[in-house]
Amino acid sequence: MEATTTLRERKKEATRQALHEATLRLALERGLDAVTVDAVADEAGVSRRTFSNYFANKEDALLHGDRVRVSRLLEQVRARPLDEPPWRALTEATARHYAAVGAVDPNWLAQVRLLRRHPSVLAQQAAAQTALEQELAAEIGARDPGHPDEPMRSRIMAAVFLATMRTATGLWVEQPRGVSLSEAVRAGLDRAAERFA
Amino acid sequence: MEATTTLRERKKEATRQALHEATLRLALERGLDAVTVDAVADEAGVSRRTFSNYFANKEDALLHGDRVRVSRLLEQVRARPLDEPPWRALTEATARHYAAVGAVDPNWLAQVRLLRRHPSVLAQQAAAQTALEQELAAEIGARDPGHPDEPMRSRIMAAVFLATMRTATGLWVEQPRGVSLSEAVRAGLDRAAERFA
DNA sequence: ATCAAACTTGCACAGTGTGCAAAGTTGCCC
DNA sequence: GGGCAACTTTGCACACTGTGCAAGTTTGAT
Repeated sequence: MEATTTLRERKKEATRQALHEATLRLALERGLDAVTVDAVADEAGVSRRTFSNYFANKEDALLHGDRVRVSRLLEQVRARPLDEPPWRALTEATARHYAAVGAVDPNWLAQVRLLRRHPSVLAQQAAAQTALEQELAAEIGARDPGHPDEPMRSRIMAAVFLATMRTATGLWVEQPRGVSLSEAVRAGLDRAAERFA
Repeated sequence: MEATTTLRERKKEATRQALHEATLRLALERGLDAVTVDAVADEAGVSRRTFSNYFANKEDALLHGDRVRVSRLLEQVRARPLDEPPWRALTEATARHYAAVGAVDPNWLAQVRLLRRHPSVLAQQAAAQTALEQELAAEIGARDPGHPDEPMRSRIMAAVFLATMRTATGLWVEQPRGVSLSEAVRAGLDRAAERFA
């Protein structure tokens, strides 16, 4: 668990995190539209130019946390055995992911609620998902060797999986009923696996 | 079919269309990044300020055609009887939509190919889909009255439908095999309706 | 013909993203 | 340690963007 990180790398990560948090803090405080890149850079103690060295724009900085979480989930999927059927690999990886993450971080909840209102963030988030979709499809395809209609099946399965995660999470965030997020997502995935026709 | 359109409305539509086409033309010719809003406005014979009266940005202008098509598809869905099971309503509406549209417009094909490369367009497109998802979910819910776990089911079905449309269209655009687009989409939808687990 | 409503335009202005070069840090080998 | 290459931060300049505002033009209705 203790990778050899040089001082340089640690500093970079700290700056990236500081910028991310500064963006989130200011956005929650005054609304994303009223936040300038200048203000974020100030808050994080770096120059505007440095902000641009780390993130393409405010939305990108805001979604940094999301990206980290998503890459963890993807690792969980990659860790599943290659002979496991793909849908099972996805649901198992998801369960393990939530188990590893533990309770919901209130910062994250605030972030997601903010997101759902804001078209520009939503757009960026959706674009990120499309990229992820490619990688997931590759993992699925690897667990479905010689299936008659690849790559259609794996691409659709990846899309369905992500759409369901997004939907179930979204509903839970709006209305967290008795169940935990993890259970809500699991229920959504089971729903999605059923036959529609 | 002959709505009373005033001169004003017709002129506005013409301007909007001209801006859309100018954007597409220039983007194909020199790449979207190298296209400025100024250039588009010039090409369409209006001022930069007027461009902004119609579209929020280049991507928005580029996707105008998409929006029109999507709203037609949505109309087809709305036209399906309320007692039809939701998934069937979606697939039927899709079939009718493609029948009504007819052969694939080469302009559109060029546009889609351009899109798939470009993150910023992709982002905008994905955001538009999210909005559409809400409306589709409403139509689905209306055809599923009193289902035990609404709104989860309708939201997921809408998401799955859209994800499948996007995936199937994407694959077909990259590699149009013997089949027509309409058939490719139909095949994708059938795939998505199956049980994964 | 008249006039209000709707549309277009130019201008000003704050904000953004990026190339470039100078200044500052860090890692590493002797 | 000293020295040097690799990397990072910063400031500056610059083209581009999106929007409020007010003045000008066109359209629709009477």
